Amino acid sequence: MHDVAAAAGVSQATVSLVLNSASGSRFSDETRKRVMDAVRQLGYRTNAHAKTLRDGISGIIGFLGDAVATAPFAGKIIEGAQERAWEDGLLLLTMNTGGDKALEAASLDSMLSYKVAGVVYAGMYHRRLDVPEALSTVPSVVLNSQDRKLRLPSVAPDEELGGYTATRRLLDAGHERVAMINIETLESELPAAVGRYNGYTKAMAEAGLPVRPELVRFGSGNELDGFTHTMDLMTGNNPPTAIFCANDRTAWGAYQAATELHLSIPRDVSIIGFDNQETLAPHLRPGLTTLELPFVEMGRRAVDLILQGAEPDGRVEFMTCPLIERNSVTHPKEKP
Amino acid sequence: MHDVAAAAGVSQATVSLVLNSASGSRFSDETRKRVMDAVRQLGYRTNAHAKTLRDGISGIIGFLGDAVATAPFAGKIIEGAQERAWEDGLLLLTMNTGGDKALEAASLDSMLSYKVAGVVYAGMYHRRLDVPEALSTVPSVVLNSQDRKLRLPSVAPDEELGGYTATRRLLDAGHERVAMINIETLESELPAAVGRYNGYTKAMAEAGLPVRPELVRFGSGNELDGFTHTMDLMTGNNPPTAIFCANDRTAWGAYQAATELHLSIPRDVSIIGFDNQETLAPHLRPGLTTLELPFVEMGRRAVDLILQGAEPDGRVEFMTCPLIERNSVTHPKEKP
DNA sequence: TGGGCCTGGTTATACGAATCAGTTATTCGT
DNA sequence: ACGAATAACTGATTCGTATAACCAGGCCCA
Repeated sequence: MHDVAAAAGVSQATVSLVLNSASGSRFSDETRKRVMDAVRQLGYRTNAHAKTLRDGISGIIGFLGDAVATAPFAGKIIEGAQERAWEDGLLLLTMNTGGDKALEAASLDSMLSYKVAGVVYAGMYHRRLDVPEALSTVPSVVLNSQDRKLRLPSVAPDEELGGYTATRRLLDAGHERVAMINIETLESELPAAVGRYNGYTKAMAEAGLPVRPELVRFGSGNELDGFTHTMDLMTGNNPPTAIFCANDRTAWGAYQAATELHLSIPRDVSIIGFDNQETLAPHLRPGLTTLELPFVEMGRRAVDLILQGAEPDGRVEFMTCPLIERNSVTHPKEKP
Repeated sequence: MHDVAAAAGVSQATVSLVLNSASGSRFSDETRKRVMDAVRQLGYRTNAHAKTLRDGISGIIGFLGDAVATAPFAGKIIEGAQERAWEDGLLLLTMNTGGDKALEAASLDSMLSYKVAGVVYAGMYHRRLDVPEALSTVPSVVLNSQDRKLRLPSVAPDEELGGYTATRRLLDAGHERVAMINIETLESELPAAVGRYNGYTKAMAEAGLPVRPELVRFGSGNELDGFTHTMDLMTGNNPPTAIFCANDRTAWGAYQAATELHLSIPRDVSIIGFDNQETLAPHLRPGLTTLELPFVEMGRRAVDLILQGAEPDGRVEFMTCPLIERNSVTHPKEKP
C-alpha cells in the first residue's frame, strides 16, 4: 500500500481511504484516478491478514468434519456451506479428521488461531455426537448430526417427515399393503432409522392402515439385505404391493430381487428409496423414486446460523427432504 | 500476548521467546513455568494473522476446483491434499466455482489476499484446461487435469498405464479375444478415453494379438451404452471372452446385459472396469475388478509439489492407477 | 581491579491496513 | 474584509507477533 501511495504521489492513508470509502469519498477525481491507476499497474492486492489484525473481524469460517470427506456427498455439503459463506465474502477453511480426536483438537486449535468467524462441525452421517469443548469459544453449528449435549445448534435432515412423505407417496398411489425395509434396528437409535420408521407408521396410521409386523423388516442398509428381504416379502403369501426401502442401496437390492423373481417395477411392485444417491438412483432401471438428503441446503443453513451469531441454544433445525419423482412408483395392479 | 506477559510479570518479548524457542531457550525454568501457567490460565492462543503479517509466510494453501465438489470423489481429492498440507502444519482454504469464471477470479483473488503458500487448481475430470492468469503469481499445481498452456506442473492419473494394466490382467488370465468399450471417441481427445485406449492397444500388440475393430466400441460412459454394446458383442458370432469397460458405469451396463443373456460373470465372460467407483464396484455381484483413480495420492502429490516451490516447468506427473482385484475376471472357458 | 563473558532478561521496531484527528488551501456569507 | 465552513489530504496510532539489539548483574581470570 505504501508502494501504491508512492507511485501515486499520495499518502498511504489516502490510498486506503480511496479504496475503501464506498462512495462518500472526499477526494478529487484526479487523485482517485491516480490511485486506481497505481493499484492496477502494481497489481496491488490488499493483505487480508493485516486487515483482519487491524479490524479484528475475520473473513474465514472453519469447516471441521469427522470423516465427511470420504462420503460421496462430502462435496455437496461443503459446497452449500461454501456458497453461503461466499455470499458474505467469506472463505471456508476445511479440515476433516477421520475421527481422530487428537487431530481434531489440533486442527480446531489452528482454525481458532485464524480467528474464524465460526465453525461448522459436520458429521458424516446423522447421529448424536460429542463436540470438542473449544467449539464453545466461537459461534458453532453441528451439521448433519446433533450435539449430544444439546448445546450447539444443529442442522439435520428431517428423517421423520421424509419417511412420512415416502410412505404417503405410496399410499396416495393407492397402495395399502406397504412394506418397509429399514436400514437398522430401532434400538440402534440411529436417527435415520428411527425417524424414517416413525414417518412410516405415522403415515400408515393416518391412512387408517395397520402396521403389519411381517411387512416391516430390518436390514443393515446394504443391497444384500434389500435383496433377501424383498425375496422373502414377495414370495410370502399376500405379498406387499409396494416397498419403502429406507435407503437407495437397499432399494437396489430390491431391484435385483425383482429381476430374479421376474417381477416388473413398478407394475408388479412399487419401490421407493431414500438418499437419492446420485451414482445410483437415476441409473437404475426404472429410475428410482426416492427422497433427497438436502446436503447443499443444510450446508447453507449451517453457515447461515453462524453468520447470525449461532447462540448455543441447543436448537435442532430439521431440513425437509424433497421427493425426487422417477419411475419406480405407480398404482397397484387391479385385483381380479 | 501482552495479557499473558502481564499475568506472568514479564515482557511480551519473553512470552514470545518462551513459546517459540524450540529448546535452546535461555530463560530460567521459573520464568518459563510462570509464562506457561499464564498461557494456560488465560486460554491464550497465538494470532495466526499477526504471525503471518510479521513473518510474511502463510500457513494456508488454496484449493480451487471447477466443479469438483459435486463429483463423488471430491472428498477424496481434497482429503489427500489436506492430509499432506497438515503434515506441514498448513490448512486448506477451499473454494469450488462450478466453472463460473467470474467467481473463480474473485475467489482466487480473495485467496491471494490471504497470501496463500500456493494454489491447487483441481479439475473435476481429466482434461486440458485453461488456468487463471493470477495463478502464476504463486506456486500452483493443476490437479486431475493438465494445463493446456503447458506452464503449471500438473498431476493426473496415468490413463495409458491403467488401460494397459487392465488389458494385461485379462491377457494374463489367458484371454485372447478381448473387447474394449470406451467412454468416448478418440476424436474427443479426452485423456481418459485416449489414454485407456492406447493402453489397450499397447497390451494387445505386446501380446502379439490384433486389435479387431469389431471388438472395439465407443459409448458415452453410461450404463446404457455398456448394456447395448455388450448385448451386441456377446450375440455376434465369435464373441469376446473378456471385456475391458473403460469405466465402472459401462461395466455395470455390461453386467445387466450378461444378466439379460443369462451369461455368468466371470465364467462366461470376464469384465474389468475403471474408476473403482466406491458406491458401485464393490456392490456389484460379482464384485467388479477394476482400476482405481488414485485421488488421495494425487491430492497429496499436488500439495507436495507446492511445498517444494512448484516452478511452472510444465511437467505432468502421471500417477499410477492401482488394480483392484475382485471377482469379475477369470480364465476363459476351455473351447471343446 | 577491571575487562571479558555468561545468564536472563527487556526495548524497540517492523509487518500492512484502517481511521481518528489534525492541517492546509480555498470558498463563502455577510 | 474577516471569520467560518468546506474540500482535499496527511500524520500518527493501533492491531499481535517475532526478533535484532541492547542491558544489568554475577563470575572468572589475569
